Amino acid sequence: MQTVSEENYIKTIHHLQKGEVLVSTNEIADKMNTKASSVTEMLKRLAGKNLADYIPYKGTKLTQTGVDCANKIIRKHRLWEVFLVEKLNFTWDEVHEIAEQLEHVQSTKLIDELDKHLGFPRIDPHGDPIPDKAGNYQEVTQIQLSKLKKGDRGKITGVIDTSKEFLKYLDKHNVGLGSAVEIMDREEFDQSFIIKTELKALHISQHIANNLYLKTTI
Amino acid sequence: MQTVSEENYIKTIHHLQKGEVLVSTNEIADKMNTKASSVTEMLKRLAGKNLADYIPYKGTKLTQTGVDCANKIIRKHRLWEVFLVEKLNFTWDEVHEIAEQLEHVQSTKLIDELDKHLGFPRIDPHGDPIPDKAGNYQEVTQIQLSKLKKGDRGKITGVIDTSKEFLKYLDKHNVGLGSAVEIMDREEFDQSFIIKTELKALHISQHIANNLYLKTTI
DNA sequence: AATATTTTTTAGTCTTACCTAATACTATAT
DNA sequence: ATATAGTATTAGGTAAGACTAAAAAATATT
Ligand SMILES: [Mn+2]
Ligand SMILES: [Mn+2]
Ligand SMILES: [Mn+2]
Ligand SMILES: [Mn+2]
Repeated sequence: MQTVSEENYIKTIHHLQKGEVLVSTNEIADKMNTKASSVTEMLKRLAGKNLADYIPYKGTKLTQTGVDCANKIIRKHRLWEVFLVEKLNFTWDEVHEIAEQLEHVQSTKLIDELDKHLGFPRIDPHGDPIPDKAGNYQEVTQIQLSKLKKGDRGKITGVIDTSKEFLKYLDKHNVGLGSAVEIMDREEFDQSFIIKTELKALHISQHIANNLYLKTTI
Repeated sequence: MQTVSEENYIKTIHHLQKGEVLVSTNEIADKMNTKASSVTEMLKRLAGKNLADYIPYKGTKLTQTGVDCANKIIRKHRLWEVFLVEKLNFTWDEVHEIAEQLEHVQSTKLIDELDKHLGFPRIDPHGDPIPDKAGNYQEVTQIQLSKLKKGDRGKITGVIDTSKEFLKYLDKHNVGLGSAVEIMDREEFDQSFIIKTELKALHISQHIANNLYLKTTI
């Protein structure tokens, strides 16, 4: 059994892990708004519990047990987010903080019954896939808006940044999951885009383009 | 804002408080399966935060702020219990432990929306009243079965002990909230009772009679 | 009133999880 | 090859929340 703090570290390491490259101490510290020395300590603890492999001065990587644990937490987090939006009238920008707390509640039956109650959803309110009971999920084939060229079209399938500010910005411009968009122009000098949404043309910065996932349509 | 541990102490003190009498350190320690020395320390902390009045060697009592806090936690605990039974197919003996965790999730909107989602229930699966948004609730006029005399009748409205073991015992004999019972006989030498339930006659110990609440019918 | 028992507090440790400051290691640039 | 910058670890603290053992206060008993 892991503490809440251990679970939060595991989740962060999992999110930072790309392929086989080790995750660095500073990356974790930055993401968690904590200090590198605190991270070092926790990495030793996680390694001691066989949840992570930790090579001093090199970095860390979750073990299989660690990955399984991360998937369980992510499953809980995302199912609770669906619950909040579908059953309790929350908007997609309000659910993250509460799910951060609910994801640590321990009960397998609770989460499996919740899954059933929600009709076994496969994506959360931000377009992220929900692992099933066994920890499996299909990676959605989506692409960052910033990778597209003039004339490309698609539907928004997810967001990377799930902060209140970003989601409220999207709401303000009537852009959300499922919105159809077309790349009208791309400013090379600042990597910004002009996109056509259902209602209007919208000028979006590189930062925003990086945080939107689309599935392209031909 | 209180820590989870502080909240658990507040809830315990509230449950032990009868009238104006101070709650003793040992009572709290017993109820929480902790040591008296740990309780003393926490009482100082709670007093420092103005959640309890603490008189060394005499005992403690929640302040009004403490009582309000207790009612909020109890409201959350009981609403989650209703949710688990009504929406997620849990039985009344399974919900307590999970509600012990869920009661600490912080979000006023969450709990008010949950209340609405459940149709503003006034009692939880064990017959205990649920405080409303303002912290008010009607005390149910109920009496312990052990206080009744031969010939009295009533309906079960609540249980005091909410342990798995006790609730499963009741289930086994088809006794639950709303069950009609009649006192057939009372053994003075061991304070046990023979009661008539919907299905059969049942011999119950003093301990069980103490843990059942009834509303009598004429 | 004096003694014994029970209750409660204090003193001293431990673990988790954080911090700052100092040190050590790695990578880069001269 | 050495100095330097950047990254990571160690050393030493703090606070919450638990514990055991010892001391003190409140009750109960003779
Ligand atoms: Mn979290
Ligand atoms: Mn999400
Ligand atoms: Mn609790
Ligand atoms: Mn209950």
